[in-house]
Amino acid sequence: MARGLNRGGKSNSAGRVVNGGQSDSRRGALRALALPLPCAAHSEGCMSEANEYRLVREQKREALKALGADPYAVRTPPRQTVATLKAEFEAAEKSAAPESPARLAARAVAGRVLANRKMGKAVFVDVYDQTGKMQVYLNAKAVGEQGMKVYENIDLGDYVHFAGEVQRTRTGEVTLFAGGITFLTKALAVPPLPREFKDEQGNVKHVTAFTDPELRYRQRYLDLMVHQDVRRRFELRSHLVSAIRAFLTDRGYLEVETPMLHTIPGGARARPFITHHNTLHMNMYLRIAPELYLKRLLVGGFEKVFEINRNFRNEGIDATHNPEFTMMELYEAYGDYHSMMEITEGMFRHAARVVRGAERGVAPSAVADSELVFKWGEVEVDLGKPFRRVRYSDLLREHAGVDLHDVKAVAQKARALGIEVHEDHYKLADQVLEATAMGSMVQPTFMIDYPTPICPLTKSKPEDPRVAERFELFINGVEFANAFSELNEPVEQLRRFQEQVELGEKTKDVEAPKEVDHDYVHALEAGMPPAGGLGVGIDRLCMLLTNTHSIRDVLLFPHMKREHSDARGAALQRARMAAETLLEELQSPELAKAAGMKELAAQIEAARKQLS
RNA sequence: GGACCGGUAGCUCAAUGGUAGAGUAGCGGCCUUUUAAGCCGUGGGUUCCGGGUUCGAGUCCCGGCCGGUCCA
Repeated sequence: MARGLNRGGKSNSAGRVVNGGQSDSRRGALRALALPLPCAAHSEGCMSEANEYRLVREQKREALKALGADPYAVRTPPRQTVATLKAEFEAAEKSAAPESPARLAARAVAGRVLANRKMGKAVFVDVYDQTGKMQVYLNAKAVGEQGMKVYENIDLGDYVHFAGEVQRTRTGEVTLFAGGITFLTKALAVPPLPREFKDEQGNVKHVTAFTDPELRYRQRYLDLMVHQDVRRRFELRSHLVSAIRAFLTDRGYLEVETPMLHTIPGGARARPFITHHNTLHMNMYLRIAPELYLKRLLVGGFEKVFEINRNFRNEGIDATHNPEFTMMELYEAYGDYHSMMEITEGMFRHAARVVRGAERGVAPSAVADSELVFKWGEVEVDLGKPFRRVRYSDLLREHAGVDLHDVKAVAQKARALGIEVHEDHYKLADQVLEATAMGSMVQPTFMIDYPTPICPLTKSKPEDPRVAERFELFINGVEFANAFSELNEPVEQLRRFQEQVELGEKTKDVEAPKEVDHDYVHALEAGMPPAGGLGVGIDRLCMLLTNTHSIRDVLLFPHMKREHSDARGAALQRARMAAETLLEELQSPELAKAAGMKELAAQIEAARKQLS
């Protein structure tokens, strides 16, 4: 029996698992059960292993069935949440006479059992639902022999429903004294266990028994299960997104959804993910930005639109970058970068107020501007005060000592900083700025008036065409928002697109656009009103407001590499897929009947077979 | 991409190159108001993977995988 139970067919004997050498009734029962190779199904690719824990739980699952208790119940009897019950009980206590302690009859809770304290024939279990923890008291007298048998087959992690009455125990904890048990769900995997204990000062502390960051990201369900603070952080993220949505809809912005699948990636400088549409026989790209679609909507007559959704960028992964991330973009007809600064500041302050209000359990409107100081690592960020505004060229002069438009001086400074000097002057100036001035922007700072050549979608300033009406918002040196007076001049836009493509080809820049979006230019030809546009990184805003320092801490399921990757195997698979794609292309209506295609297809088919 | 750190029982962690351990969780026993319950007994290991050095490797060397931190 045991051989099949062990992953990979290794011969850990049955004795290893249940100690076959010694005999007592339970071990005998385990052996006698001759479990039907539960892990045969798990021998490949499944994380579940046939270990002692799992065997015990499977045995209890069978025991529950034998008792007539469904280990995976379909329906849950009526219940109250832990929070409601506790509130209700405390209210009842206030009105109760001192000589007769409060009690609530005919109540029930359902949740996950995460602690089990046996005290002779009395038992205390801790049941957790989304709102909190309820202690449940059990004894045979109250739940009966059958009830105790069900109880004996509860493991930590199982879901159980307890009905009974709420009272305080001798030690003062609000407790449900169970009169009935309904088993709901058996957990076959052992959960990591949450721990709480009182320190010397008597404060309740949570001990994190599940600390490996890798496991917490990969198995977020377990992280959430045992870490209340992590659950709270994601609740806060959800509130934050709702708050931004409400902030905008209150101001007349229409929430829209534009395509995730683009035929021409655009609106940002980034490498896209490439995918393929089978029946259309064409490549598509996961969007790197929604910008060009949202601005088409301004052409269509919507005057205020926004979208909160995912962008995908095929770039490196680190503490601040995930391949997919959430961006809020908004566009406003008749606006410009000044109105965008106003709305950005208002939105950040509103978001901060919502988070602070949630922390303190008060309405956002009750939070004063002076209370909007957020600790973010080493620094304290004040979102209550007006944001500083500083010109790009002034920052460069102040921190690098060079004039933005002075080609020689910028190159010289770049060299001094160890930056590789290249022909693209304004890009070089940008690199110099990044190397020198970022650290100066700790408190919220709008860096305004960028050099036009690095702003292909931005209107130039009327009084100085070398400078564009763009700003980025920095906090502690990190970019949070990017906005501009939108370029709406079709001929100029076309010229800039073409220039970008040409320069990209020349410099072999993988981030540069490969193709001009002529339809977007055509939209501008139809006339787009003067407009302001803004993008805000939602993940970063969450990091700031929850005092976290890795994007992975604000993403429920951050991207992780596969645990056991095989570089050679993966390359082989890619090659096979490429061959399959080629074959498919050769069978497309456009190529199928062309001369020599059949022979070519046969050769590729042979190659494909060789690869597998 | 570079540097550094890490991967050992379900979980948290030990272990001079020399029998892989502890706490907790599990299992069995005692205990009818405990709460990190307690007491007694007991099982549990692909030391991330693959090589090498060695009489002997969790430990040293090489390569790989995965992650973390800092830098670019």
